[in-house]
Amino acid sequence: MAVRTHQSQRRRQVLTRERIVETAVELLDASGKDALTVRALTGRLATGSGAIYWHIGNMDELLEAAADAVVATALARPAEVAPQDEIRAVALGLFDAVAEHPWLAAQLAAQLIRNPWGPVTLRIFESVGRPVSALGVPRDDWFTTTSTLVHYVLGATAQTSQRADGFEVDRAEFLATASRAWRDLDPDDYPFMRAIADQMREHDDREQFLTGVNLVLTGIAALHIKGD
Amino acid sequence: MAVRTHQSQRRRQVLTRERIVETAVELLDASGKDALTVRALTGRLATGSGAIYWHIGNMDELLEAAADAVVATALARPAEVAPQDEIRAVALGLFDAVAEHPWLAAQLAAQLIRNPWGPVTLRIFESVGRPVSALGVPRDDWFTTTSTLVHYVLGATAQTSQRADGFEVDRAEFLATASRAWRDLDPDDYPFMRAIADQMREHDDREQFLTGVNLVLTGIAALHIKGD
DNA sequence: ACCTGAACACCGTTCAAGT
DNA sequence: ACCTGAACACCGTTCAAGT
Repeated sequence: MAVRTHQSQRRRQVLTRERIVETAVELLDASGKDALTVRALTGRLATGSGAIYWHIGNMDELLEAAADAVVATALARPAEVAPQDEIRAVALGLFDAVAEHPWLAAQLAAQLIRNPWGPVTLRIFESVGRPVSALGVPRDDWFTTTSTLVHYVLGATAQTSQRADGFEVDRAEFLATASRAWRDLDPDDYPFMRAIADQMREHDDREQFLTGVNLVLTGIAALHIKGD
Repeated sequence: MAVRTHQSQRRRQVLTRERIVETAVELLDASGKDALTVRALTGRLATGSGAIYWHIGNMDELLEAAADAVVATALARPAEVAPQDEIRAVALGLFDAVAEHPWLAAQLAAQLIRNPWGPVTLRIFESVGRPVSALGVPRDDWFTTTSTLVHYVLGATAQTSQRADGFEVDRAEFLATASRAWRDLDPDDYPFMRAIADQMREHDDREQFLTGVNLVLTGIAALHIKGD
């Protein structure tokens, strides 16, 4: 024990891939994507740029690993009760993870686009697909049904990822400003946006997100679950 | 007339914001996002960097304008027949625009995240929301219903934006490879992905996209349209 | 008003050299 | 095997200077 402690004190901390990813997440959480630079990493880790590149291939790979680490944590949960509740829990898990890590939304989108079946996407599909298959949906519809749910969840989390961090006051102000802006749009070009300006002012992102999940679940039940 | 031609020949082409945006779209279409640099623009337009910055604020603004131009074209259509068909047409319009302009997916995502109610998002919401309101959905549900549709469409177009440009052969190969990879996943960690590996090999992106739109439309009908 | 283009302050990444 | 850190080849953006 004493020896172990002594050793780790002497060598301080070994530079590992994990420690780099961890530090990357810290930098991203603290100051956003632009703050994650190789130079910032070498500063925090008291090392040189070559050391970083010894452990990770490049910046994209590091961002991918950071996103995967956060998503894995967000989705690591015991199997839930009813499949529908499990789906809602997974969806909210992602929604809240993106709220806590604002950089995550852009990173999820980037990976979905660049590498549509990379580890992060796979993880999300698996987490949503498992309860979908327990829902009574015919096997042939598992892929399409799960895709629809996942795509909705990712689209929705993207748009609502920048909710005013912290103050509910800011949030209300933001909604009121947007609502007013929609009222002032050209009636010929934007009749619909003007019509929903009031709903914009009063809506709650998280609640609306769940309503959307339920809407998709209703569609799934109506289309695929017999005798419902 | 002759004078006009003469003038435009003499001054060649005036540098305008539109011409810069146009050239930006050309560069993006030809070689992707990394190819759009201020230096590439000055080369093509035979001008200096300061001239670019005289007309546009910065690179982000240029990307936003490029996306808006492409989306505006993709969504500019006469009012369609039945609302459901109109919704499908708008969705496919975006889907195909992203297929034609692969850089657009990432740009739409970036703007959705950075500026959730910017001009592009507004345009898309309006195009989807108008037929939604004609669908018989109660007014109070217009915002939520339209959001669900739009979020699904954006999530789905993002993941399927990188379909092998050109050759269907490549596409089949890509699907087969992914399908095989899923088969080889850890059975404990990824039972669902393994179960749908066959569906992956045989699915068609565009068809699956439309199936998803129909699923959401079914949910809307079941929840909000009385006597259906 | 509109444009030029050198200069500035950054990047990610590489690589000879060290241990 | 693992790390150092100077050097390279890029970026976006600014700004004094021109017309």
